[in-house]
Amino acid sequence: MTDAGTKTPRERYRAQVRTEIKERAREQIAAAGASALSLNAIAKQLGMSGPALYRYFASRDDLITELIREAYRSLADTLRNTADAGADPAALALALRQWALDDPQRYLLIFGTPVPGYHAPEDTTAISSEVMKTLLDVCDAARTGKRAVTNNRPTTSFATHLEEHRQWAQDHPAPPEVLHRALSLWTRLHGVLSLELAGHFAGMGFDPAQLYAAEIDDLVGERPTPSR
Amino acid sequence: MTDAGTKTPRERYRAQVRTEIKERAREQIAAAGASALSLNAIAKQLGMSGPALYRYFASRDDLITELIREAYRSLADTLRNTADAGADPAALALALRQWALDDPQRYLLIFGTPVPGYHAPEDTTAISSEVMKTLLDVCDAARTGKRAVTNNRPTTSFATHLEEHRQWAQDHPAPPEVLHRALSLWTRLHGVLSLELAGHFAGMGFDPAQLYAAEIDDLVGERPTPSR
DNA sequence: TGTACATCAGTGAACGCGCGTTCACTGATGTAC
DNA sequence: TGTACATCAGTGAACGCGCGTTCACTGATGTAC
Repeated sequence: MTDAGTKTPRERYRAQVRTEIKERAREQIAAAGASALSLNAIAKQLGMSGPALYRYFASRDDLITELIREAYRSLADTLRNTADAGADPAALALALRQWALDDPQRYLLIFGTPVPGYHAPEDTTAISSEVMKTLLDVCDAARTGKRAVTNNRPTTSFATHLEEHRQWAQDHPAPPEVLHRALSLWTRLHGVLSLELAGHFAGMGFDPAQLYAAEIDDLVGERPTPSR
Repeated sequence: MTDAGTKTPRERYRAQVRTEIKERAREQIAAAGASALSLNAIAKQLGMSGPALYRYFASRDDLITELIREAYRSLADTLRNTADAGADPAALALALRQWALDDPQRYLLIFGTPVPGYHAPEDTTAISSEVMKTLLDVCDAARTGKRAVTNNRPTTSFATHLEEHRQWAQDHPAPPEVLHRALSLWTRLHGVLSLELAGHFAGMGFDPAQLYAAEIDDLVGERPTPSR
């Protein structure tokens, strides 16, 4: 849409077929996981022969890489937009869960068991640090926005360790306690989410959403039942 | 060893070959993940032909199932033994991490992205609830062992939800707050561990062990620097 | 406006591979009398 | 102790499959003069 006017019909057709291929690929992954992705099967679904896909992607790995890149991109944008809308950590956490449940295999594509031998391209790590920056921003804002008493927890020994290894935070001005908070937010939410998506709560009876909510409450600082 | 005397030589030979097959299978999984497990490749490593394996396992799925079962068994026993030796939740958490790092793919075999279409046999869910029982025991003991003030946190709304859905806890006498604590212990440790094993901290520079330790400290109740 | 040429999407055949699994068979090991 | 039979580990050939990928080619679409 940005510069559709400047594209030739061929370019637009090409872009559309690429999109269709990726859609079918996503469907396959959603149905049977990334390892089940088959170029021939995609081609068959699109009504063309297998080798035709090589006009659009250099290899199967190239296609998977693109899907991973787009998944990361989608996650980073979703969180960024939520944060820019003024979300606190709790709201950000709920947005994360929503994004994950919208397409579990997309979440697992990024955070699931890595495909052995597959190496992520460099630009995904750049997007990954965008995500971290959003977490840091929101955690930092929550700290300065509230009464300092509640959120200024004592400096942990891990926080001092982080002070010396903060290159991943990309010059973020937040103090080390906030770095720790952001990391902890990430790992704790992922802990619940990944076990839920893998079905490990399936036979247990309770509602994973409530466990997730409880984790958020504990992270944000236990608040009493909503006023009223 | 239990009843080696009662076994015929043939039975012992058979058991040994089964063990060797599983060892090679574990090596393959450790090297390239569960999806890369190949019966033919195992047979080649053992110097026998592919079909010979069907004397020992009915199918590839059967072999994988057995490996999953044994991984669960190993985890349950490790945690049980640690707990029986008087471990508190912190020590149990460290034992879990050690077990995971000893063989990352074994951990991922249980807790990683599930193989689509694969359904775990019933007995693994039984072992899984053994693990939960150990967590509950240790969390319960930590509560009664310490000053009640520190550990008797206010009843969360999730704890009341758990009160109504506690069949997974198998009649464990612990109060709902402890159920919540045990679940949270599990999800939080898994959050750090799974991200570490998947390599998501790789480029970040800090030491995952310290993040893990920080999570433990926060879970157990922040304690001051060790006395002395 | 029409002709000559270049671009490029898509085809069909083929390659080489490894997979799980079956089947009929051989030959060694164990058992019964 | 020796002979007849049963058990069963392991083999080699074969089946059928789907995979990723290459290659030479066809035919439609776009471009230049």
